[in-house]
Amino acid sequence: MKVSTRVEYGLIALMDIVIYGENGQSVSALEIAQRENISHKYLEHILFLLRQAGFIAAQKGMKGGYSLARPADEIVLSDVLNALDSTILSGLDDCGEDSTLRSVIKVCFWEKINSNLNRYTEQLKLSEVVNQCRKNIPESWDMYVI
Amino acid sequence: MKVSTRVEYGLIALMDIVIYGENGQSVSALEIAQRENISHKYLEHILFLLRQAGFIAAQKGMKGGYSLARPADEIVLSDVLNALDSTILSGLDDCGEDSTLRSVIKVCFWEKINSNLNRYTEQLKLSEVVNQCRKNIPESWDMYVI
DNA sequence: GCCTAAACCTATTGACATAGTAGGCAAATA
DNA sequence: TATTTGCCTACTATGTCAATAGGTTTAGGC
Repeated sequence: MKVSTRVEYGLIALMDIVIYGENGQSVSALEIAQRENISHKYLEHILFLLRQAGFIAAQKGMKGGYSLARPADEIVLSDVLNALDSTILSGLDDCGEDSTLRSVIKVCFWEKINSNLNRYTEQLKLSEVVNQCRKNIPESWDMYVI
Repeated sequence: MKVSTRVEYGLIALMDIVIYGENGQSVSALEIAQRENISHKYLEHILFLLRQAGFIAAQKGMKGGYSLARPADEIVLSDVLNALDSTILSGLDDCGEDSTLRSVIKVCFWEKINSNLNRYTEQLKLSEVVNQCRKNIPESWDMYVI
């Protein structure tokens, strides 16, 4: 599945905030950008989307930055992906519900793939992705995480 | 998952050829285009891709058209999708195998989704999709299929 | 109250892919 | 030989992506 950098960076940013903002301190866009090698200005747009969608809260001014708006185990992956790219989890365009080959294939093939993708991301929480990632590469993070 | 019309039309065309060319007769591009409501000229490009990839054979001239180059149960869906869009089943761009968050998420999240998608399409044959579709909407096809 | 660091917002841009359209050439058949 | 069909090349309009740029607002530190 093709994934845009907007979606990819968005998830990275969110997870960066979870990891480096664990004790309630906010994480600035510049900090994330430098740590994850993402264009600072581009990241700002992405963080804007994530804030609009209600995943993160922002604090302006000095010592400001971003923090999770709600616990990581209440953030569902499908919501995150949809917020960053409204088409990523939605299936084919609506073509009516006739009996054309097009409609039939839509129901029998494309929607199967799509519902599978949805079922997986709908039950997956941000916290689980973070934990899964921690398990796989723990040693490199221990020195940052307090 | 977002799917381009190129991929969608390609699968439609292939299945149309399976269904309406069952007894060895070839199916013309114009025929498919009219039946499935696809731009004839655009469809030609797509059929060109399918022929290049070895799924269909073409017959020029009067009474010409397209037919399957090999049996439908030897055509694997992942190959078809890849032929129509090389990015659809391939994961994220290669970003090196360091220990950045980016790499870790790639391994722990994106590649999971992708391998799942690949596993499904790699075992799925064109004939199975056709049969599945026949089962779901049989009455509308019976009058065409000989 | 000023300086600075940060988020916020708007506009613009270059590159690329998509979804076609157009027109002619080549081949095979009737 | 005329017609039908596929083959091939070129072109275009539209939209999205991935930034970049620059200014405005807000909040904290001094």
